[in-house]
Amino acid sequence: MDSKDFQIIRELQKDGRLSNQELSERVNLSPSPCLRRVRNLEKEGVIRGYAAIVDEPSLGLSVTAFVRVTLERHTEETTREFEDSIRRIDEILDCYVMTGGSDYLLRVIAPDLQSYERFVRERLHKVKAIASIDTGFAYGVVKRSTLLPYPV
Amino acid sequence: MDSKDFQIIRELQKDGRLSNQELSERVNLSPSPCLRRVRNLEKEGVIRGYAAIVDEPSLGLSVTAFVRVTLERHTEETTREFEDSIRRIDEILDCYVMTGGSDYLLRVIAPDLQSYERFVRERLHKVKAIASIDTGFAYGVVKRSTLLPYPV
DNA sequence: GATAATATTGGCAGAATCTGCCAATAGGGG
DNA sequence: CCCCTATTGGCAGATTCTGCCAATATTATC
Repeated sequence: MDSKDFQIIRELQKDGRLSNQELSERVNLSPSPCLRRVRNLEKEGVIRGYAAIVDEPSLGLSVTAFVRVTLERHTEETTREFEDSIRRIDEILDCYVMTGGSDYLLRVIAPDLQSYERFVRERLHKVKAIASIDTGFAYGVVKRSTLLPYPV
Repeated sequence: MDSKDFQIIRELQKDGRLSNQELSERVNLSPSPCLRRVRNLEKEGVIRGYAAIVDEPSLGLSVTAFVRVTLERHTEETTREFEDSIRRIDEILDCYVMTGGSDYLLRVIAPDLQSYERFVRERLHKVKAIASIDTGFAYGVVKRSTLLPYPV
């Protein structure tokens, strides 16, 4: 992976629907090697996919919550079961394993506070082995970027 | 916005590079009305853009940190200044305003712990009006989804 | 329930883009 | 300096895009 690849990655992070033609001009290549590089980055898993970035409020999703979860036990099986459950719940968009007592941090999206309450009662509390949850709500977004730092 | 629009949004969240042809087949439309709907969703700001999803470790970015920030003062000017600074720092990918004492939650990406330390000392601590910061590291990813819930 | 007004659709065609192949070029090692 | 390998640019057939128009579906009004 050389600097051309980084440039390509950078441009596609900024606009994932760039035509190969336009992309090739921006990184100073002709279309065919450019396309070959893109395909390669996809094949190698450097580019994991492409997604439309959607405005949540426009879809009536105005609540973003961050939820800290701690587990009762940390056996391999409990953990696996917990993580499988998380992956199956659509309202949970992201889930990270955090340092400090094997917690998880979830990012959850819901239409409103009421729906979020229901999500916690009907979905999250049904997940086995959860010891405690602690919700914080986001009531504003300052920044959301898809452009990773450093490799210029 | 009707159910066809929701379907389109759904498909483009799953694959942002879908050709209009393929997309139109998936949502049972012919290409031209399909494209018109997509353009409209873009114009209305429902679709805010498209992005390549990149594997961070492949770019040598293996540290994800969540940082809680509290401000010393909460005047309009302090807040604005703080938020502007945040937006200018590349390592900070996301920044949410959180409930409970006007905190912020940042998601930060760095190559390693050392770089993260340097980021905190050289960048974050230079931002005015920060009273305290509290970092939690993600050492695993269970789930990351670009597909918003509900509107089936 | 019929009719008119409006919005949305499907098809078409010229323009643009994609994409696999091949010869030419650039870069590295002996 | 030459050879070997990797990468590039150009080409061409196939595909896709995209704006326009007539046809169809939807909605409002009476």
